[in-house]
Amino acid sequence: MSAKYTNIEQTRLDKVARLRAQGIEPYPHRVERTHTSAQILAEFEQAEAAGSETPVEATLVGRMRSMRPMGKITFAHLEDGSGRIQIFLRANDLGQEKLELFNKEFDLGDFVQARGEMFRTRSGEVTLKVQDFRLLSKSITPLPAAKDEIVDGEVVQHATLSEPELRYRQRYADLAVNPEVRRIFRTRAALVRALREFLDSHDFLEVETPVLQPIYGGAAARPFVTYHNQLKQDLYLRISFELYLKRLLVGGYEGVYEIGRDFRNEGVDRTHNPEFTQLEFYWAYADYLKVMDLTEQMIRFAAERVLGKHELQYLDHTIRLGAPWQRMELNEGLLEVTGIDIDQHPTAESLASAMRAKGMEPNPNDTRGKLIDGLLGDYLAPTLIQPTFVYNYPRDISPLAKSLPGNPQITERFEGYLAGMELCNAFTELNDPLDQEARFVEMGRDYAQDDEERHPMDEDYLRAMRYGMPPCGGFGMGVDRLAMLFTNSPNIREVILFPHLRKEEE
RNA sequence: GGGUGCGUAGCUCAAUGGUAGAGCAGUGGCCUUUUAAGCCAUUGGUUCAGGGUUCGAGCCCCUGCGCACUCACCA
Repeated sequence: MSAKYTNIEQTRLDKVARLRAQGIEPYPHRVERTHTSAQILAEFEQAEAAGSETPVEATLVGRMRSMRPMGKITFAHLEDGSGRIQIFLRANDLGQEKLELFNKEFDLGDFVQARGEMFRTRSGEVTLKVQDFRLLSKSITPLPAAKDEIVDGEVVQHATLSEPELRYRQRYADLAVNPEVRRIFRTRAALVRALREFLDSHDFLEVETPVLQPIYGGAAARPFVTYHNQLKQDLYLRISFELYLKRLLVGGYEGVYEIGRDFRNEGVDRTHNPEFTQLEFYWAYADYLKVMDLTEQMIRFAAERVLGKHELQYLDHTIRLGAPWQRMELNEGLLEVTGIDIDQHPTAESLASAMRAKGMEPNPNDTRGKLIDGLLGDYLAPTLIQPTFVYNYPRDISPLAKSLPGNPQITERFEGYLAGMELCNAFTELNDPLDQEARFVEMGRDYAQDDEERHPMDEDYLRAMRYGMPPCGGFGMGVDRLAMLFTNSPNIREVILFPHLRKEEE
């Protein structure tokens, strides 16, 4: 931290010194508060409507966001967690000296406590007429905000912090200055609450499983590696919760879920952050069709709770969650958009040549499953704007999913798409320990030895499964992506409070 | 990792290769119902960093750093 202050900061530090010289502590310990700004507004308007003559008194606190000194009077706005309220200071009430203290030593961004009674100004704004005030915390660095205007009770900003880098690096300043950013994270919290409420009410047990894992698994992704000094052991930050949650079904729970952080050591873009929030649930005695139904219900429930409606406005799209989701078999969907029938191409070589015939450039090292996944991502996914379940995936990219009865090459797996984004992934879970072991071995073969996406063999997981795992359906969803949809955010960084950025220069 | 663009005052932005500016914020003054208050005056710059070209660089060239978009990669 540089010891050098800007002119504005130096000016404010001088004010701190002057205040202390007058015996005024700029960072006091105790606060008095009788109402939030929203409470007092409601109370005053109620009293006014009832024709009450009794003065409405209040002690309010908040951050000073505007200040209009006009000689012997001053107007200012305080902002607290519930909104803003105007305060009015008059030399007649406070004395000339006290008013000057406020005008000269208080700044935008300071936290202030003010006591007085409520009234309505000539222009109609409900306002606190201040009888006494106190500094609660001095702001040294000016908030990166330009002036605001209040029109019909709404804060209108004429220019504000907009540089994305500064907004993400100094999220505190972004939040302090941009109320719509505060709103995004309230919506996100409401969304997570709704998901919990839904799963709790369906008798799922919320659990917590290890973030630090000796063997990572449950997804195809490169992990972050760390090290435990005393145990002298490499540990991986989890890339999914799957293998631990399914062990719990072996233990006798019939439904478990976890909402938590996953870590993937991969590229960063508008839909990927190195750490992200995942929701997974596992449901005994269910299959992927039941999970599809539950997914529809869950997303619809969340929309009702959070948005109060069944429609999402996302970028240019209006997404309808009220209707049943479209259900599309993967092979049919791909045939539709690419003209390639993957069922006619049982090998990677055959599929790759069919792709080349269409002018595509498949990666020659990819397995058949990876090629199909590529086609899905490149050609089919972008067309899936309205909610769609794509189902029945090839076995070699679904090592934890149970095959279709009588068709070992296709698994009972689906992914949910909205607005062209992959939102969730689910399947009828493989619970045959011998089949599972064979799949792990296949994965080891199909991936190069040094491909970190390859699934390591998890012997303990197989041991758990050998005790007997009930038939079950499992589900995973990127909560950040759902939050993007619910808040109409084009970038995942808008819904993550402190998104990852490269290290700042010293 | 590739491509494109951007980086100037606290914030938002200007500035043909020729003295670095504006609005807001800040500072001083006037102003007793304002609300982007107003009026007068005024402070503030390592132009992201480091090299180069040039009589002269915010601007042109090179390198680096960071951010955005995009492609690749990626459940």
